[in-house]
Amino acid sequence: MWHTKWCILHGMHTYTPPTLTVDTVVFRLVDNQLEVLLIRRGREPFAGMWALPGGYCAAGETTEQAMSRVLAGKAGIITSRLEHVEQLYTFDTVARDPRGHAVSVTYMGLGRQIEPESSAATQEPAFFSVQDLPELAYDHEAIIRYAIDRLRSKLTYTNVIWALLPTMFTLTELQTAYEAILGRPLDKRNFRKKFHALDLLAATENMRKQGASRPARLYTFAHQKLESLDKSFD
Amino acid sequence: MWHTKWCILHGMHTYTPPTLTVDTVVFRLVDNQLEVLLIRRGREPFAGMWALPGGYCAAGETTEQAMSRVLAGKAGIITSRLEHVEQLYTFDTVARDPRGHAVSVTYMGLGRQIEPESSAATQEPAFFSVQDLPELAYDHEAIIRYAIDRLRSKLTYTNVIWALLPTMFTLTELQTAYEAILGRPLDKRNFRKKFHALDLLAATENMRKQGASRPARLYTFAHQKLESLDKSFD
DNA sequence: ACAAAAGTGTTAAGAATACACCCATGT
DNA sequence: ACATGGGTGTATTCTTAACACTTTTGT
Repeated sequence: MWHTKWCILHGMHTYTPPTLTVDTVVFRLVDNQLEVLLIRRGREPFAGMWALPGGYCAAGETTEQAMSRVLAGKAGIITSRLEHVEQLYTFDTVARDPRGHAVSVTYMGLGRQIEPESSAATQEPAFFSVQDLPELAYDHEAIIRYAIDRLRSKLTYTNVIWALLPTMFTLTELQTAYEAILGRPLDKRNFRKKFHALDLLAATENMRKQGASRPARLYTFAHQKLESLDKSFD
Repeated sequence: MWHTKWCILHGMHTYTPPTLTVDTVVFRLVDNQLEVLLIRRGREPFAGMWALPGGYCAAGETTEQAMSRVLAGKAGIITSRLEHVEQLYTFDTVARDPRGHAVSVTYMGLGRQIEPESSAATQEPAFFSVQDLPELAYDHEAIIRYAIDRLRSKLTYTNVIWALLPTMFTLTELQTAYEAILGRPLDKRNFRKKFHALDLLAATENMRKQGASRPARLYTFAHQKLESLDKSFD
């Protein structure tokens, strides 16, 4: 059944790999909304539609290098500004060019208050609330859903929220960030109790005043890095 | 910095993708040992060393198709005999040929009492206990460790053990399977209590007699498929 | 004084853990 | 009768979930 391909593969010089692409789901958190970075496609297929920033991975280039290059070139985002990047999944998908099949390695990137830097090369990069996505090219909506699932589950067993929040934040901001991503309300007292028990936060001397209400203490993460929690969160 | 590659990528006919390979970690459970399928490499690099069954993914072929083809051809394992297959991770790794870089999509396959069928094409496929692996080619030891981690965590929130056990088994066999994979002893009464509470098993009329001891009731999984548990197991 | 968000404890129910003896069978 | 593995229940601790009022500030 697969004999033909098998023979082809024995002659090394006749080996033709599939097209390999990299697509990246970059999230940020603005106004208690989880937002995803999209670009508008300039060419066929799906010309004019919104899509995840992605492109070809070339020989000699790791998929992470390709991701950085594409993100900078097409979307004006410097990878080193992202607090966290991880691989999601590898999809067998439709090719970027019309001839058939491609393999796409997908990544998720998380940043705080990142903004795309427009340049000649970028393709109208913009952030959209995940609640309100435009119609997307390829299978990119499925990839974004996959990324949201991954992010949600990571919230419960890591301090990954660290990558999305400013370095100082109030406990209410922390809670509303969780609520925005999980998509459900959390009990204020239980939330604070659990977070204090996890011993991840350090209180600062600073307070945030806003409007006519009691000032809120500002906190930071004690260890400015991603870590797994001993006990899962929610 | 990346300008050269960026330009190359704009001319479609000059695009050369990296080598794309697929490597598969096939597990079975024999004599309360988790075993992994390896083949002995016939050619350089790493000639003579043990390795995961893997090979090139060709244009027009999905990674799953490549996995099935390679598993059948090099290791004599028919993918449809595996109860469960899932993608693990995609590694940027050393190439199978000496020139540099390759991208390897890895899969995990689980089967019950599977045996490699040797043929002219197969490369000495054999199962090894994960406790006692030979020295392995490439980064394959790291891939196996990754697969074991994935399998361990899936034990706690799915009925994935179903894919490794015979269709009928005693509760003691079920428990020792968990213990073999998790690598630690479990309390017999608590184990049975939790498993009964999960409502996954159906008692059969059959009993297993062995030696001079009370016969044990045989159970099956009520739904012969992989499912996620409402409450995590351990 | 009031509006607005910050902050704080207790109780009840459920889940996880530790633990030891009797049962059915073959020899 | 004894050796072998099969099978069962309870008490304790810990975790989770539900729930409402006081405090601090600005206007």
